[in-house]
Amino acid sequence: MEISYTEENYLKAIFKISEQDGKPASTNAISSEMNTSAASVTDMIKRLSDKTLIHYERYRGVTLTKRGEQIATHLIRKHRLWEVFLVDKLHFSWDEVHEIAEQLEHIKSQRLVERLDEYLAFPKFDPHGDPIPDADGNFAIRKQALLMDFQPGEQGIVVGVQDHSTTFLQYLDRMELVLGTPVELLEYFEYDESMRILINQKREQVLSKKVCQNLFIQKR
Amino acid sequence: MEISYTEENYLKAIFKISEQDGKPASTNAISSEMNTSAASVTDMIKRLSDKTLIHYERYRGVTLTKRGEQIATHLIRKHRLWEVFLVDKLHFSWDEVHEIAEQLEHIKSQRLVERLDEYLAFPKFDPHGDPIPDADGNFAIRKQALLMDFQPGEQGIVVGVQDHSTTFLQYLDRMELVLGTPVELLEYFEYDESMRILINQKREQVLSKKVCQNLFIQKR
DNA sequence: ACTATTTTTTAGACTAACTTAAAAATATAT
DNA sequence: ATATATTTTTAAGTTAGTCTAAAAAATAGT
Repeated sequence: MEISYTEENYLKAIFKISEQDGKPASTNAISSEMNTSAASVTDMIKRLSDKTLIHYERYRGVTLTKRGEQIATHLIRKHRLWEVFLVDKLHFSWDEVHEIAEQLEHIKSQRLVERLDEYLAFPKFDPHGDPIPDADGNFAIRKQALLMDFQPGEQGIVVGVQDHSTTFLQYLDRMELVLGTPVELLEYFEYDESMRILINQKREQVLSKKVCQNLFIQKR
Repeated sequence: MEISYTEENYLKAIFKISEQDGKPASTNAISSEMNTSAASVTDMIKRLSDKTLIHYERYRGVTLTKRGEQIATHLIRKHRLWEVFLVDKLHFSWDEVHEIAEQLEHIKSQRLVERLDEYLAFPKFDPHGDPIPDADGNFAIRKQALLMDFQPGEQGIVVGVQDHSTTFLQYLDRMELVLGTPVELLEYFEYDESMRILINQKREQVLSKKVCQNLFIQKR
């Protein structure tokens, strides 16, 4: 049974929404994620349901079947592996790779994914710190906390971002807050909820609330 | 102006036919190359013509405009660069890469192509010996002749194939007639138009007419 | 030059994916 | 509990790309 490019994107959207919200994806949530009308979503839901890729009860939201979830995680796997390729091998920066990987994730070839994975030395995380699922769809879990939730004195290293926007990634580049950078929380300012941190054991920097809410740190 | 995946494939087909036949591509030739009906081709011709990607006069055949040709050669460039990547970096064999490259050639990103080209050290030929056009669409020309047209005593090295079928490529692998292999024509048999050749200065082998017609050799 | 064959185009219809507008079902609020 | 608001679905229509069957144009044979 053939699955189209478009159907793949819907499955990915449904996976993302379910993961975020922890409940079935609503028609509106999907239409917003896909930038299409709610009517188009209802239409597509029928097709995906006919192909037993989703569970669907009208007015009740959508969840993925085993097969639908397998397709979605495989897309995520390919997307993130290609991102690693683009950054590690072709020297793109982490804020440039999403759109290209969005296309590359649809390339169909089991062997290609396996070889690429091997070529990249079986990476477990992509350039933004997001886990790369294995061929069975299992994600590595990393203990990580938002910088926001740290207490003064606690240390850790930058392992990921919550916000994947280009502007945020470029901001982090300027601040030299790339993945793997050691940080220590020095001081919390109640006034504007900003934080003063020590970057790389040498530079001090004050970060806004918004930044602290979007930066994942692994405690050590 | 957006050009679809399908439109790109039509442009590539038209380029290929014009190149082979040296004259405008007929509706039937295109429908045969694309595995679609002649009616579908007529339809698509109108669309491509509206987008000024082809010159079209009804019942007269189709030629590419400058812009159409530029798109076609750029697709070929991407296709062949990806083939080099798959063979050189991911260790695919030359008979496995066509289908995957057929998908990869549609990935849209100027920067990606440039970086890939650089990463592969600016190759001028793909794994089948076909020339890779540069960013302006210029193909390197290599003096090559079919083994068929050699005289006994003449020597050269294998530089390409006319027939790109999996079976032929696998046959060549078995015979150790890969790109770069030195060969010498020892004897021509008029009876069945077969040829006895010396491979790699050590092994003798008789090749059928069909093989000799499909193997490009650079004389030396 | 006229008939026969081949090639190309037109006509009409299908599917996937999309839209807007209206109707129906569900959820919320007083 | 009923009115209001929100969400979802249905209805009807569009576009790209495809098809088959029939018509029209071009080519070829005697």
